[in-house]
Parts: sequence; structure tokens; C-alpha cells
Amino acid sequence: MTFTKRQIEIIDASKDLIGEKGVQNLTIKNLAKKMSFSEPALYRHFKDKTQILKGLLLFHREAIKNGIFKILDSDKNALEKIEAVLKFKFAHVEKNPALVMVIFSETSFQYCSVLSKVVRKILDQRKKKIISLIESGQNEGSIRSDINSEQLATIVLGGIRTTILSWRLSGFESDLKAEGEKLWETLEILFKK
Amino acid sequence: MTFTKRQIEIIDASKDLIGEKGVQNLTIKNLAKKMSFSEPALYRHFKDKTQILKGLLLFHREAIKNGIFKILDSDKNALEKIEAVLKFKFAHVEKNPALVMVIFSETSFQYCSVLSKVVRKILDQRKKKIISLIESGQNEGSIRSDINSEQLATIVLGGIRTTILSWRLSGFESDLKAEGEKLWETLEILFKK
DNA sequence: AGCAAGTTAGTTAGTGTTTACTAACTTTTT
DNA sequence: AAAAAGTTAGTAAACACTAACTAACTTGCT
Repeated sequence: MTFTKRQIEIIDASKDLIGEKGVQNLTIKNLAKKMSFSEPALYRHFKDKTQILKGLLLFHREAIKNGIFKILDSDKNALEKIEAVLKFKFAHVEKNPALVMVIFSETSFQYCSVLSKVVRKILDQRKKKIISLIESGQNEGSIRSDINSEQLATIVLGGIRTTILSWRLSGFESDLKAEGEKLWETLEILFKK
Repeated sequence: MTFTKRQIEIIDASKDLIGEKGVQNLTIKNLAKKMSFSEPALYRHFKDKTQILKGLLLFHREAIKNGIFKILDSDKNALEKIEAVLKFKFAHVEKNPALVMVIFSETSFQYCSVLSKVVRKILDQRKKKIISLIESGQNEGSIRSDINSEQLATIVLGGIRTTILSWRLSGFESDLKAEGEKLWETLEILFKK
């Protein structure tokens, strides 16, 4: 997949539009306005809107791939490499918030303030509950205390989220319960004193 | 927030529609068809479409809250409670895949097969890379071997995802780099032999 | 070098579809 | 009789996309 100069300009403009107001802000009309030319002109460069989004994804995958490749190719040990990958990832995401909107988009309500408030509240309360559970485990002595409760909560929530995501990407075909149990076994080992 | 019988029926139908083909499948037209009455009838029960979605979220939050409350109120220890919460969570999600679409929705392309394939491939490759990194760490002896690499990868990816989500929910205001470093400190402690 | 032919990249104007939503009226329930 | 819950018919706006045309380059031939 290679892109012309114009195509890259369009991909960039798309990224900006999404970064500003979410995926639903990426319309042909808005895109044409941002490029300051007419809507039909876009169709000289991409067959349809889907191809533009596909282009956006592939273009950035390429960039990420190259970054990661350098890390994997270095002479660090595995732990250091993982650390470097994490740092690279967060830096890239920070520079390209639009990608978060596209790939990591957690809710479809990003810019419907009524709904995003509700979702945010739900996720917040959930986190608080997990944190206080972990803290009481630390006080009981059943959970290790060398890592603070908020960080452990991040691990728990992340595990749940990733497990559910895998299930969804499998088209709901994988065995969610079994995966959930595997996750718990892992967390138990990691969290015990 | 209390709902009439009809409102709950509408919320249920919305959940089904979303479960079938994602959030963009929830249109007034489809909803009316599913309820087998006319579109304007919906507006006798909800002011607008946003209120229907808000209703869906609040209704299920209530259900989850009640389930979790029972667990927290039991006389288990903290670790057992966390285990029970995880199991409850996965069971609830399995019964209500629509909720995954709404709250956990990872991409906006769920039912655009061209794009969801691309996203899936990207996420897959990323996971494979992390797994092989962890395995070489285990062979080197720098990473614990009592948990298999796939499970550890789930923890890594989950941590990344949750950290980025928090950043987004903060309106991109929190310090992503700092949070990323905290995450890495935690993972390093958890993963070292 | 000069010029006809073709290509590229833009334009204006418009299409058909889908969207959420409303006005005005009727039926059903209480 | 009144209120609640439904109907038909329709609106305006947004959407992705297309047809038809044109200015400006590029290419190949003599």
C-alpha cells in the first residue's frame, strides 16, 4: 500500500477531523471543507469513504510497525524491550489522539455530552469499587502491598477489558467464561503476597 | 430513575438492535419495526433518541449495581470478592452483548467488514509481538515462567488500554506519559522473577 | 519545436436515501 | 369525558455519492 501526496494530505485531514470531534465528524463535506476543495474532488483520490478510513489505519500501522521494529532489533533484553514498546506506544498515541478515537474508541458517544457523562460516571464508580476492594485485601494481608491499589485496579480493569475485547473480535464465538477464569487465575497469582 | 413497562420494552428492543448490528443499527425506524408500532409512538415514551440510550445505560447500571452489592455485602474475603465480581461481570456481559457494544465498543467499524478486518489484524499482530517478547524474556530468565505468555500479554495490553482510556475520559488532560511510566513500574514488579 | 490527444485533478449542480423528529388526527383505556 | 397511546403523512437536514463539464499538464508524433 503506497499513497500519493494528496492521499496522505487527505488522510492527515481525516485524522484531524476525527481528533477534533470523533469518528462521526469525518464526513465528506467536512473533509472537503478542511481540504478547501469540493466534495467530488475527494473521489479522484479515494474510491469511497471506507477507503479513506482504511488508508488512515494502514498508514499509521506502517508508522507504528517501523517504530516497534527498531526496538525489537536493538540489543536490549526482553524486559527492556517491553518497556521501550510501552513508551513508544504511549508517545505515539499522545501525538495522535485521533488514533485513540478510531482504534481505542470506547464509546460511541464521545461527543454526545449527555451520554458520555453517563458512561464516564459508570466507569468511574466501577474503578472506585475495585480500588476499595483491593485496599481491604491489602489491609487483610491477602493482597500484596508493594504496589498501590490504583495501579492494581488498572491491571484488573485492563484484564477484563482485553478479555471482553478478544471475545468480541472473535465474533462472540470464544468461551468468555473460560477466558475469564484464566484471567482470574493469573490475577490471583500476581496479586497474592 | 424509574421506567414504565413500555419504556423497559423499548430499552430491551434497543439492546437487541445494538447487539445485532452495533450502535448504528439503533435507529428510530428499526426500533419502531422491532416494537411493531409506528415511529412517532416512540416519542410518547421518550423525549428523543438520546434519552432512550441514556435509559439503556442507566437501566443496566442498576442491574449491575445490585449484583455487585450482593457480593460486596457477603462475608467473603477481599480476594474472593474480586473473583466473584469478575465472574459476575463476565456472566452479565455474556448475557448482554449489546452492553459490550455500547460501553466497551472498541471500534466504530464493528459492522463495516472491510474496516473491522483491518483493525482486527492490527490488534492481532500487536498481541503476537508482545507474546513473543514475553516468551524470550521467560527464556532469558528475566520474566517469571509460572504464568503463560498469553496471559501476561493480556495483562500488558489491558494495562495499556485502560491507561489510554483514562486519558481520553479525562479529555486528554491527564499526563499520559507519567501514567504510562507508572504502569511500567507496576508491570516490572509483577513480571520479574 | 509545435501541436493534437489524452490524463489528471479540479469544478458546479444535483440525486436518492436515510435520519430524527413533528403536526394533526384517531383509537383505546380509565 | 379526559387522558394516554397509538396512527398517517410529512418535513428539513445530512448523508455518501454521481454526472457532466473544464482548465491545466503531460505525452508522443511529425
